[in-house]
Amino acid sequence: MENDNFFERVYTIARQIPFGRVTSYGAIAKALGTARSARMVGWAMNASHSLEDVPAHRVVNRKGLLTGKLHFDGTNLMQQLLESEGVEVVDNQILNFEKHFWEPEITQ
DNA sequence: AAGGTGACCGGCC
DNA sequence: TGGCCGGCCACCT
Repeated sequence: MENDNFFERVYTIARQIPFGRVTSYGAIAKALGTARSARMVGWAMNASHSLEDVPAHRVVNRKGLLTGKLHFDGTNLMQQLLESEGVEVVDNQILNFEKHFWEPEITQ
């Protein structure tokens, strides 16, 4: 369960997400150079549970839906965090997703 | 070693 | 955006 390079890379991107911003798994995958494996990003986030520096609550799917909310705490914690950052969330969906969307930088 | 899984994405209706 | 299907890649048992 040590940090693998692949996971660490995803975490690095997630940590780069600014306050009050959100991004999608696909965007992170693309930043990693593997846009096709957006699933892997979600998998990496799953392992991020052990970490604290990974704001997984800022990572949502392409539709702006808090799909991972169920994985967070089993509650609306994810939504609470986003709203706390100024992101409007209703029914597990981010309002003005495009406005809050932030594209991760390419980390080679 | 092989199969199953998954917090997805894109295309189509 | 909504729902369904196929593809994709790494991790787990």
